[in-house]
Amino acid sequence: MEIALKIKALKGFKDIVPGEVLLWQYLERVARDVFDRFHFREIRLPILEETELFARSIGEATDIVEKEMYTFVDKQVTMRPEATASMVRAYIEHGLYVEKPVQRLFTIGPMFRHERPQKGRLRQFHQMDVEVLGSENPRVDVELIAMGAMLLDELGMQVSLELNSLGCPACRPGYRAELISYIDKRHDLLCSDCKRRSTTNPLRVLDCKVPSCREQIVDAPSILEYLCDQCKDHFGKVQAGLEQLGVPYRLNKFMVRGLDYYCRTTFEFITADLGSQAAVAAGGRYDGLVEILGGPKNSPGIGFAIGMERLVLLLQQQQAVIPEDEVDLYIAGIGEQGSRKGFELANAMRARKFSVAMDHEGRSLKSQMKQANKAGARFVFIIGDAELESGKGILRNMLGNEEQQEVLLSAAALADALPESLVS
RNA sequence: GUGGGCGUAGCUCAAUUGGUCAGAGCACCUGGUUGUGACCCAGGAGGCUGGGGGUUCAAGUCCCCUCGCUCACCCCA
Repeated sequence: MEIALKIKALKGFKDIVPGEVLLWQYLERVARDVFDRFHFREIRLPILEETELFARSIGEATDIVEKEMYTFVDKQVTMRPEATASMVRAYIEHGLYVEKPVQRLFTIGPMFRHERPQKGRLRQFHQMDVEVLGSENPRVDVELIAMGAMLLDELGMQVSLELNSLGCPACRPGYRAELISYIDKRHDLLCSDCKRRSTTNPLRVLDCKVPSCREQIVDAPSILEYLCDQCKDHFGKVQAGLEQLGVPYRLNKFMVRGLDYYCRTTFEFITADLGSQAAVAAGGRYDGLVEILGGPKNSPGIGFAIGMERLVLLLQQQQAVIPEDEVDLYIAGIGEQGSRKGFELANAMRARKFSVAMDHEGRSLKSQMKQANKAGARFVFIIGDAELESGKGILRNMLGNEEQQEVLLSAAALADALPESLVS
C-alpha cells in the first residue's frame, strides 16, 4: 500500500470503474433507443428535494420514509429514494399538463436508501424511471409494460412478468377489511413478522416467504375478486391488451407494493438469477398522486423503475455482449523527434474525428506496440528518424497480420489512408 | 435493526497437526541483438498475511477485541 490510503467509499456506495462503465453505457444506449421508439422524452431532476415531498407521496408509514431516507435533519431536505415523486413534482411545478395533456417522460440517475447492502441492493443505486402522466387509458398501461418487456428482451434478459391490480380507493378498503378478518382468524399460525404485519401492513402478509405462512394464505381472499366495476373493467382491458401484443404475463394476486401511492395495475419483471433481489423492474399506476402533491384533480399516472445495478449484474452473469474498449489509431514515436511529430499528428487526427492514443513516457517501440495492442488500436502509425528523413511514416494494420504501408507525415494523408468507417 | 460466511500481492486463490509458508496463476514492467503487438521464453517489481491485544521458544495458522467485505432476514429497483 502507498501512503495511508485509508479513506474508502462509504458502505453501500460503489465506484463504477472504467471496465464496468462500458456495460453501463451499453445498457443506457439500448434503453434510450427503446424509450425513443416509444416516444418518451428525457427529463433531468434534482437529487435533493424537500423531505415533505417523499413523506407525502411514498407514505409516512413506509419503511423507506420511516428509516431509509438520507435526510439533512437541519435542512428538511432528503436525497431522493426514488424518482416518481420528483417527476410528479416537476410535472406540477412546470405545468407540463398544460403544454401537453399526456406526458411521457423518463429519467436516469442515482437514488439513495439507507438499507443494509446486499446483492443487487446498494445505498446509492441507479434507476431508469419511466412515467406516463395524464392518461387513465388501460392501453397506456399495456404500452408501458410492453416497452419494459421489449427493453429487457433486447438486452437478452430472461425475465418473467407478474401482474396484479390493487384496486382503488373505492374498492380496496373493503378488500382490506376482508383480508384482515381472514388473517386474524389465523393469527396464531403466522410467523412473528406476519403477526406484526397483520397490523402494520396486512397486504404484506400475502407475499411472506415463510412456508407456513404461505400455507395459511393460499385461500386468502384475492383483491381481484373485490375490484369495483371500474377497476375490474380497467384490469380486464390491460390483460386483453397484453394478450393482443403477445406480452406473456402471469397473474400474481399476492403481489403488493411498498409505496402507498400505487393503485390498480401493478407489475414486476422478475428474475431467478439474482438471489433475493428478484425484481429488475417494477411499477404500477398511481392515479391519486398528482392531486396529493397539489396538482390538478383527476390526473392519473403510471410508471415503473428499472434497477440498473441488477441489470448490470444480469448482463455480467449472462455474459452478454460486453463491448470492448478500443481506439482507431495509436501513434508510436521513436526518439524525441519522432514522438514530437507524432504528438502534433495525434492532435490533428483527433480534430479530424479519429480517436487516437499515444504514449508520452518515452517507451521503446516494442513497448508502444504492446500498449497499442492492449488499447485495441486498429492501426499504429510509426514515426522514427528514418520516417522523418523520408517524410513518410509506417501505417500498420493491427487486425491483419503484417500489413503495412508508407504514408506521408500529414493528417490529411493519414486520414485518407484510414478506412472511412473509423471517422466518428 | 437481526443472523450466517469471509478477510494472504492490483485480481483469483495456495500455504500439512501453530515451526524456511509468505507462494502460484493472471495482470504489470524489462529483456529475448540495433525500430514492430498478439503466442512463447527469461528475468523483475509488488504483501508489516485488514488492524490491535493475548497464548507460545515460534502464529496467516490458536484465543479475544475491533474494522471491513459479503450473503440472507426486514424492506425494496
